[in-house]
Amino acid sequence: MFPLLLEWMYKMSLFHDIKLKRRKVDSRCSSDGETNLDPNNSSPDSVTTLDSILRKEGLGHLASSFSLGSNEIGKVSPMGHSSRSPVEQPDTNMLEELESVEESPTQSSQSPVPKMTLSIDSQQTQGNSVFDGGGGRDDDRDRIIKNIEFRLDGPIDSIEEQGLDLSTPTRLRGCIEELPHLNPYLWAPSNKQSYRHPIIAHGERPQDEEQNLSILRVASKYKMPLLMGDIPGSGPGKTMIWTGQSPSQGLQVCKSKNTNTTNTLSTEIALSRRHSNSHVEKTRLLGGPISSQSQPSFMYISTPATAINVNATSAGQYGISVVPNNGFSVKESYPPSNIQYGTKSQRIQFTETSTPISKEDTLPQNRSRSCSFTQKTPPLGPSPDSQALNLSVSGNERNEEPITMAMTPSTSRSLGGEEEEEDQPMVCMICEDKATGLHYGIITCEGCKGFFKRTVQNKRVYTCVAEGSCEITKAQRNRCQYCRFQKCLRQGMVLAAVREDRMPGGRNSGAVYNLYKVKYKKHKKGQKNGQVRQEQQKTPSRYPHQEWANGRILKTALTNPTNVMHLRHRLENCVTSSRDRQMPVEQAVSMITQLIECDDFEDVATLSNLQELLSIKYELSEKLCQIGDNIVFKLVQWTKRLPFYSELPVTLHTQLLTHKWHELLVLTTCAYQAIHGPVKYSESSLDQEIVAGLCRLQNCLAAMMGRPITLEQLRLEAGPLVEHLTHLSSAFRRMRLCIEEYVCLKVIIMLNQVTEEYQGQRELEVIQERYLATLRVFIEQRFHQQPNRFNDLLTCLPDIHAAAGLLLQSKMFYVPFILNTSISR
DNA sequence: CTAGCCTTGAAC
DNA sequence: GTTCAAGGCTAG
Repeated sequence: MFPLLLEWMYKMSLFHDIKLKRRKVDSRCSSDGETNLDPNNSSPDSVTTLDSILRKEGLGHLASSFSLGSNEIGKVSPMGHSSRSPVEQPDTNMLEELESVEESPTQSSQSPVPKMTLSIDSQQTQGNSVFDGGGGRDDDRDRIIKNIEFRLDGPIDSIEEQGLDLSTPTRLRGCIEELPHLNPYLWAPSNKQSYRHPIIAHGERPQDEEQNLSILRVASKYKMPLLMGDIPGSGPGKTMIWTGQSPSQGLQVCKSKNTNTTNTLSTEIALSRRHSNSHVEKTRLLGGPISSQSQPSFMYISTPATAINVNATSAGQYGISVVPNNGFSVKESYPPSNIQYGTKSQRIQFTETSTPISKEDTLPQNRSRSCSFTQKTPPLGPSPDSQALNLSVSGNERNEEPITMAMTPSTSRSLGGEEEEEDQPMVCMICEDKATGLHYGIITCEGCKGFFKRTVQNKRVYTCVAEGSCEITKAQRNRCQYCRFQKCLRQGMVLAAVREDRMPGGRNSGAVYNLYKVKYKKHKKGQKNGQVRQEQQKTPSRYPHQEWANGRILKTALTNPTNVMHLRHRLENCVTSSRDRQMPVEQAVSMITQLIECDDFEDVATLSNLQELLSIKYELSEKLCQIGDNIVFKLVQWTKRLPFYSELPVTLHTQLLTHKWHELLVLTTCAYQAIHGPVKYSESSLDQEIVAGLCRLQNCLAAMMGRPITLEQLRLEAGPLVEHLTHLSSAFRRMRLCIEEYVCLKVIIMLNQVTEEYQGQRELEVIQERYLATLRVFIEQRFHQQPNRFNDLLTCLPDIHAAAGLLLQSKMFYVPFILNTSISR
């Protein structure tokens, strides 16, 4: 029906696929230049390597970066970097490494690290092949491993999971959550570097007696304070593993199957897994010695012989892929479906589609393996962008209650700071007992304070005998340590506030809690320091409309444009009502200056290599890939330069970009068109401008595709998109949008909440509110003669949303750039 | 193991 | 010097 559009849509879909693959490849290669599995055991006939996929997709140049080779666990350094120990390069910024490798993908191929083949589609599985785990025993048929779940709280770079069950892994159901998620409540936000380290994971082949194991390796340049999740045999969601480092003991891994048992071993411990047939399976947890703070801590967790690859890119994006073992098959093609970009919570599920495996029961020839990826919680609703990107996004799986919900009325009252309320006793946020002050970041009683301290200091591991949702009250708080500690974490107690050196006295540096530095400044008078974080949590009770309204209103404005007038009114009231937090003009200007400095306006809004792209010397798919790379790369770079980058977990940044990239693109390109566009447009009508845009698009497309396109054809397929974009540019031009307003709008759009449930929602809204106030103060100062300008600007948000939706729908992401080409300087 | 009380010491 | 949030001690 629309052949041109269809062709482009196909290409753009392909572009996505390719792009995701490339991201994965880049991140993998950047980690250590190696992939997984042993080529000695992988026959080219039986596997499809990523190389071949890339070559098939016309990305042969990337294939070279995906080298083949072998790796053996015995030769791997603790970090899993045989060739590049973080100890040798303690200051290496892995993020930047990633980026540099992204720019020159072949770099990693020079690594001396033994390389391996990533095998995706196994057409044939023979016994003892690289995938089959070495065959199995009949009596092991029921040894099904389920729910291997890891929730990683902390600056995790990668995970290593080592298969132990060599014989009959018939099913593996794995869940890796929040891999790059650095929960600021759990990890000192002062450690900014920890936010900036990607996950690096790779499957490897063990050797000798572990010949049939495969490994998912997770290593962290920083210690991993806590792994929380399921250990095979321990039941779902009730087990935590502490990892830590101690100069004398090296890596500690503690695990208990119940509250009465705690094993603390250095370097290696054995876990037991009891199966239905009473067979106890030993699972080893291994950890290498750790001698300095900068060294990575890591652990190996044994699972069946299936490698799970976790990769991350610079902005915390990460992908998960599976190297199928016997019994698994890849139902969906290798990327995009097995790459899921950073979301709050992700689940990867490997579903067996063939019959259970035994030694005699190998997969039939040419049978494709299946690997399906599901989410524990579905997305909140249809998300066009996620669909277009083949992204899977889910809400907060564990769905912790917002901190505010835990605030009892009495707590709020007692912390109000008003004199008449000072006599009110403070209430523990964990058990509602009488609180004695701020402990590890929140108001707690002595009991919960001590409990949290003991748990962290002694790395105690608890298991809930119930469902993991026990009520914690003063009377019942000692009934379930697991749930009590969970609540401590949920409510925001900071692990990092428990001192490793156990030094008494003094106060922790503000850095431990510096996520809340804004509040420290805001409540300098009449507030005790100890009430700082409480104040933040109390705010919704005190200024409920202010705290939540901006985000809510914006979200609604973005998603329900018909209600804008009403929302504008509410937003105005809301902002006006917060005059007690009026921002000085100097501060607003300073914040805007920061934003302008981190916004390479022209670079983001235009394609510097457009002429090159217009030439026909490259494949169309390559061009599209370049455009896509360009968009993502620049937005990621922009995100990382943002002043508040370190205030939010990488996962959230990723999530925001995932949902907002197209709106950011539309805003940027249209604002650029309005600010730097030809003056002649000011005099021409909107229709003339649209026609001019279509003509430009026509010429560019003809050049890119190497054949002519009629204007009518183009109007049919791209007309509405061009109209929307032109309309937006025109509106910006008419109101003489300035760059200061543009940079504010950009962060305001980006910071609009993605999901209702996200745990860091408040942080998001606090920052968003900051920039709303910045924009408002700036406009009041610069455009004081235009009292409606602030609202008028916000009115543009639904238009941006709509245009971005069209852009996504059309998948013609190059259009806004082409419309800007005439003004590229 | 818990939790109330005590000591300590950095931040203010 | 005061505050207050750390860790320590210890009866229960």
